[in-house]
Amino acid sequence: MGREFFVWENFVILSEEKMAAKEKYEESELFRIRHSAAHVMAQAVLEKFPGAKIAIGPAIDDGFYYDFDLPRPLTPEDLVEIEDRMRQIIRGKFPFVRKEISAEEARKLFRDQPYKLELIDGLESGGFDENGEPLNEKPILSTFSHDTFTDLCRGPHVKDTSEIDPEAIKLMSVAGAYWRGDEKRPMLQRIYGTAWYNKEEMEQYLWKLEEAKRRDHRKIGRDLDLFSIVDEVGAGLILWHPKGAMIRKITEDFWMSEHERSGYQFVYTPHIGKASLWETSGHLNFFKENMFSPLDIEGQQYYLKPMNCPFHIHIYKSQLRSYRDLPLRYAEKGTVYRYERSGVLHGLMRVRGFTQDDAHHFCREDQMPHEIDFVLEFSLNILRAFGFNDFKAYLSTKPAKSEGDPARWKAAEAALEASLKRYGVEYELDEGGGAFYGPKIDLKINDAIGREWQLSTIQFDFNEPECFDMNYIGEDGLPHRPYMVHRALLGSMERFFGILIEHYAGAFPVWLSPIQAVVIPIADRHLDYAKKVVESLKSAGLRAYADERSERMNAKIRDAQNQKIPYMLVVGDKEIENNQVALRLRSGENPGPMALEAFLDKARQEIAKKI
RNA sequence: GCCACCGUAGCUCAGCUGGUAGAGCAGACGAUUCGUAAUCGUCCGGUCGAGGGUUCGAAUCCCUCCGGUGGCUCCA
Repeated sequence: MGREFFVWENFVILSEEKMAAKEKYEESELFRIRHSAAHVMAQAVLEKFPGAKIAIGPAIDDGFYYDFDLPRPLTPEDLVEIEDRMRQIIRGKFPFVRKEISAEEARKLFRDQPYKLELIDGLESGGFDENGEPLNEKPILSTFSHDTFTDLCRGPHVKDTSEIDPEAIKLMSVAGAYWRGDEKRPMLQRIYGTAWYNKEEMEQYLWKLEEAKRRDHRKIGRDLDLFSIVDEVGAGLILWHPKGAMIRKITEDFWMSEHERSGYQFVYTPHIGKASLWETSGHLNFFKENMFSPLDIEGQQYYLKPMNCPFHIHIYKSQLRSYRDLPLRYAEKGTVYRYERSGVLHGLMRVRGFTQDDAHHFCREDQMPHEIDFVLEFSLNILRAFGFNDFKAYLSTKPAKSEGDPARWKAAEAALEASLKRYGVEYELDEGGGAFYGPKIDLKINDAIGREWQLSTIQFDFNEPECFDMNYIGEDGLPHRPYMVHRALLGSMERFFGILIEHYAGAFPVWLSPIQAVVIPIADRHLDYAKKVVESLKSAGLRAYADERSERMNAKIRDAQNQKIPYMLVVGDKEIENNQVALRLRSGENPGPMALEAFLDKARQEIAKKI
């Protein structure tokens, strides 16, 4: 067994091979099976609701969905019924028949299907595909038919429904989805389903989903008493319990010492600032929807800070800066508040108040490439210390609408890309995906059920230095605009903690474990010795306690096990006699009796190695 | 914010079509002193998310709000 590290299957840097694999999925039989299952589902739904309007139904990772406009909300019973009917249809061995048609024919065929008509318009004008994405060339329209159902579709599909295993499909859930993802358009009902080559594969998938639930940070957070979110305090606001706070403290201590030794200077800034500050910074322009309403203080408006940068900029501006002063690196664990719409809140991952491990670099143009190298290497090292090696990197470049000198954009993008290459980080290019004020690198990882979360971000800002008219005096005696880089490595303490919990399923490495060792006396007469052992552990710097309850040893082990405490030290008559402890690990391994000193050596080593 | 579902003791959950609540775990107390994943017993614990309505009577039905879950949208 070993330790409970989780190996992420889809948790890799997107390399070219992976991209190729992704393209291959769309040509795979599994893709055709899923896409075809979506059609079969649409048929079953249309039979049940003859007036239903159908939208689109693609294959997706792990399954498929289809969007419908229905006369009433779907119930779980409906899903069972639809699923049963799907099996019947599949057993009918209906062939899928492709037919090319003209736009005119298509309009006639789908005259009662307004969503299809809209798609036809988009396709015909050569403008947009089914997702509303622009098309390069005018496509040939085609339909696919099986049994009684015909859909506007480019395919590909299975030859006939016998290629779908009726025992390897399952309807998973129904959810609302805006037509074309636009919240101004109608809300449709989306049915999600999953489909596999065979029953075994599907069951394996379902088992994985169950497993993912078991490592959900919200559940573990409660079970291990790490944090809570309570109604009366407010949605999206986190209470860190002592054990969670201990992990945070260890994380922050490590973070602080790494920053200190790498040339950062720490700053502290307030939680609120005057409206005029946020006007100057531009936040009231482009970030207002995410800011809490202002506080009125003696007739002046103050806002809770959604970001730390304006404060750091003011520290920069507190005196005249020389080119010799640069680079400056200001770091702060800055607590910010952002209004997030209620529907998007999610445990620790998406909250309304959080602490960013923020920093701002100010440098000269000639220092910029090195500064990026430095920050990228620094982030990778920090992330590795927490056991993260696999993530996706994204490089986002200049969008159509942007501010700042194009030459600066070019230089910054080049610096970012060069650093990624230098450090061997494979990345995906998100052309035009940068913010209006600068290009950036994002590092993202997946949570327990494959949702992607942003961790680190390194982004240039060409806007704020202008807004605040930042300067330094160059060798030429003239003022120059410094380059400014925002960066957060862990992202926010809250989200990072959530990701940590899921990554380790609560079995944190020893150096992070809030309780590292529990001493378990077998009977009450071993209590004194147990307490003595705890004292030794504590003076050696371990976080330890004795389980003094009048419970049986088995119960104490079980509880320690469930609390994922790394070391259990059982002490009974034999241990007392030999001045030993009997070590048991949460993995179930049982190294057995050893001298206390021997255990301390082992523990010290593992803590130093951060495993 | 939108769609759907959900909200009963600290936790997990039962309580059918309306007749004012129950289990296990946790907790307290007592007994037990035991060698690698749950010792036994007793007790405590809920104005059924909040407010309003229908009804002789609401945890059960209706409305509003709050919160959660899964999606959508958003994510500087």
